[in-house]
Amino acid sequence: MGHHCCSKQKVKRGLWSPEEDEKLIRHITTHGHGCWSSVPKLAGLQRCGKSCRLRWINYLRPDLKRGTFTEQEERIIIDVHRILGNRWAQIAKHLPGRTDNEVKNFWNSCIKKKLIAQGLDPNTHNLLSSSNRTANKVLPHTHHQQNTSVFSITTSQTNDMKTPLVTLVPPSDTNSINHIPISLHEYQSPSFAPTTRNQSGHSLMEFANSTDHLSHTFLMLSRQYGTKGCTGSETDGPMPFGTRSSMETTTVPSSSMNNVYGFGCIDENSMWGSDLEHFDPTRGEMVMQIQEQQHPQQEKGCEGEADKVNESISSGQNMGTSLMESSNFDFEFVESALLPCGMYCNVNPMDPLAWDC
DNA sequence: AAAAAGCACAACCGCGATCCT
DNA sequence: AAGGATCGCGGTTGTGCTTTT
Repeated sequence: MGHHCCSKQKVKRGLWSPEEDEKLIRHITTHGHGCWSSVPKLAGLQRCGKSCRLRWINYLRPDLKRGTFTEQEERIIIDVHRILGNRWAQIAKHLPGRTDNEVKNFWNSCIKKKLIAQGLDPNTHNLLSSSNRTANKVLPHTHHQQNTSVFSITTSQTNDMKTPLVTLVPPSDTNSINHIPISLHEYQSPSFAPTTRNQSGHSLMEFANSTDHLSHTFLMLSRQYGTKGCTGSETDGPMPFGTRSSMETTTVPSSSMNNVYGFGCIDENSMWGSDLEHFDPTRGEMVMQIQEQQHPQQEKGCEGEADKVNESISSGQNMGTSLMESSNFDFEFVESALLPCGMYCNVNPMDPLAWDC
């Protein structure tokens, strides 16, 4: 049985021979692919157009990197997967020269197992059962692990107190930081603004302190990127910061981090439990190396409102879900914020094969 | 040495989105 | 506006190589 697009033709299936590859390469490099359904005929191949397209995109394209994934690439995949879930094509866009298929295979064959070995659920990036966590804690590298996430984040307050800037910083290259200002106003698009307001009509963004702003930003990135089936519970979706539902927790000492993948594996007791009470905010160390410029007055003034929000959340209001379901927020916004800045290095924004889709 | 199991990766399939007529 | 063609994506299967028994 062939594809519906070529069911009338007699097509070859299975592995491609070097001769077939050569024909396809020669045709596309001289004529371009144009309409894929016409490629097999024009190139003299007994294949369907869909198969030709796949072969070209996944294997023959000249800009493909091939070879084993680097540690940096691995971290990028994990970090982006935390936000996007199984959106392999989107993840692959962050890895020039890599295809979605390649990323997907690497994830399934390698990363998934590593995460499980670390006691992490590869789907949610949250911790697995408590027994796994206990085992994980005794690993030699569990404490004082350097945050190796590709992201570092700083926030700063603009004149407009409602608009802290979130800056994503590539690791270990502080001389060439590409600051990515993400105005939280960007997220307050009319399409989802109503769902971010509490009963008193205040936008959550407006009364959160800047730490909470940041938490919310990534909560929203997580939500708005549309993790399938994300309901806001701690096991349901990739959640940056390990944020359980909203602002209830945003600060975590880096010493509570315990895996090589940066901010994924977090001691849950530290994350959600009493350890938070002992966290020294002056260290400014958070899951993603957050440094903040706090405004004490504003922060104090926000507490009451924040409590209201927590109250509404704890009373069963699932903000994440409501955002997911009601928002038309375009997650491509995030792409546009991240990609042109070359935050993952080696990115050529002009490369149509790398970035066009 | 041979069979079985495990693994990585290439390729296929089905479906939704988009384009075109 | 409707319907068919095409594209692009994610999940799944197939294939061949390596390791284990």
